[in-house]
Amino acid sequence: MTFPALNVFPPNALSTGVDGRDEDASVHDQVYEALANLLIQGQIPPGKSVSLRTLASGLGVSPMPVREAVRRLIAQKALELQPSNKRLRVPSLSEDRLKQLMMARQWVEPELAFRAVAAMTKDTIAELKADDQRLMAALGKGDVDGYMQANHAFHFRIYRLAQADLFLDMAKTLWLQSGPFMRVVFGRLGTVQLPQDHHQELIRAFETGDAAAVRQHMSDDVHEGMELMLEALKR
Amino acid sequence: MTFPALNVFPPNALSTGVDGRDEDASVHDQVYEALANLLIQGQIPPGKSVSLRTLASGLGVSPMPVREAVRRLIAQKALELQPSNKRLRVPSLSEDRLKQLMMARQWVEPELAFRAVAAMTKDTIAELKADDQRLMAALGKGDVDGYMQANHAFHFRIYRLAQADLFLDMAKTLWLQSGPFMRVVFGRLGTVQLPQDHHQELIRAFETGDAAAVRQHMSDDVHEGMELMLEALKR
DNA sequence: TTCCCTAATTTGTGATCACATTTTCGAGGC
DNA sequence: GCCTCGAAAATGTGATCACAAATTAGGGAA
Repeated sequence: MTFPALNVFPPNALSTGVDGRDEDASVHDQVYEALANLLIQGQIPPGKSVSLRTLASGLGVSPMPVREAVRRLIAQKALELQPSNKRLRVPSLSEDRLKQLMMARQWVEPELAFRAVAAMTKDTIAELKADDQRLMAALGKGDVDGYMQANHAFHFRIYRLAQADLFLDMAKTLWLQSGPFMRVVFGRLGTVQLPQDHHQELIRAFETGDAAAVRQHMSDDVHEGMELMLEALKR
Repeated sequence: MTFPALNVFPPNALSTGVDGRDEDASVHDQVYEALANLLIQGQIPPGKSVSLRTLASGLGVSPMPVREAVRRLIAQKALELQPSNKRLRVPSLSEDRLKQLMMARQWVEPELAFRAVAAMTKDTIAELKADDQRLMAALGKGDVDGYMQANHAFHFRIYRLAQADLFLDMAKTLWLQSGPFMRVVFGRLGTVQLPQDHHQELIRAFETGDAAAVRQHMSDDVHEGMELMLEALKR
């Protein structure tokens, strides 16, 4: 198994009080965030079956809040109930579905980037550069997980600026669905031939405030990444 | 209150066995369908607060399956938990959010219609004509609810044909979010000045297999309806 | 009548139990 | 060694209970 064991959650997968900043959030929200992070970064492979009680004991909570978090993830198609078993698993992607994912991402994410231009600040640009450096460093070390995480941080740091909640939610849902498969593909390709991302051009376009260029570069970035996945799926 | 009382569900809001065709579906799925229908047809006004136990007793089930159905609807932004109260209600739409809804619907629904062209049959066209006749009849009688229902049936009869699950889910989510507000606006306008829908042109384009025209007419139809809502919101 | 304070009710959340179905796994037979 | 069968374990679903927080209702004082 090329994936980290699922049953080992980080010691504080749920923020536990003082140090955690979400101590007032409900348990099922925290469980949701924990699971969503795992999925979006591809830490759970497609087809992998999970179970309420296993997750619950792994997180140190009762099955109840896990049920609610899982129900939410099912609604986002980030998890599915097998029709035969009614058992829980991470969905696999058909070529058809992947193409729809690609089209949707290529519609919503350039739009989000476009809207982020107006709200972009020097500080955020600095943070984006830091994200990109972490990304390059991960590439250098062959650290696929690090790449996934830095790439996610980079993109959503931009999207959050757009102040377009509906579009942001759509993007989250789409990433939740593509994360597991993306991780498999990128893990198989190795970090050497990972996408020539357009983050540099993107940052430059943000610096000059060229909204049209931002939109175009984001479109290219998404397109290139998804194209890799599509080729991998066909083979 | 211009809306039907929420607490009166139709005698068999949940299909109960022999006559119901979903007798094998889980209870929370049936509850979800019942609630989703109410919302998509605008039977629950924006801002209306609902409660798990009220819904549960109204449907004759325990609160448990209602919780799961509601959690799913919250994930789709068809319901929300007020941050202060943590109480459940139907969300209201800001102008900003409505614009995003409009953009998203105008992207996904023409695409769905476009894809439906290849799968369109004589039978389905006949059903579409029947839907449209029900719609016109409702308009004539001033029956806003009938209009909402026929319009929904017409559109999703098309979308289901597209065989694009992801896009179909996106459309459902968007309708769930716009339903309650749409009902308010159309109820206020009265059926006399309801949108000049483009259903006739749409049907004709389907009959001739003109996919480009289908896409255009669907775009116009969505645009016109949403434009009415936008104007109403600004006032 | 109007205002305010208290008690009763209602609410969402989490835990626990019960149950039918499915999967897992090991003993026994070939 | 390989297969088969049956008991044990695990799984999703639904119901019920407990609890803290919030809302509502009602009665008494001005």
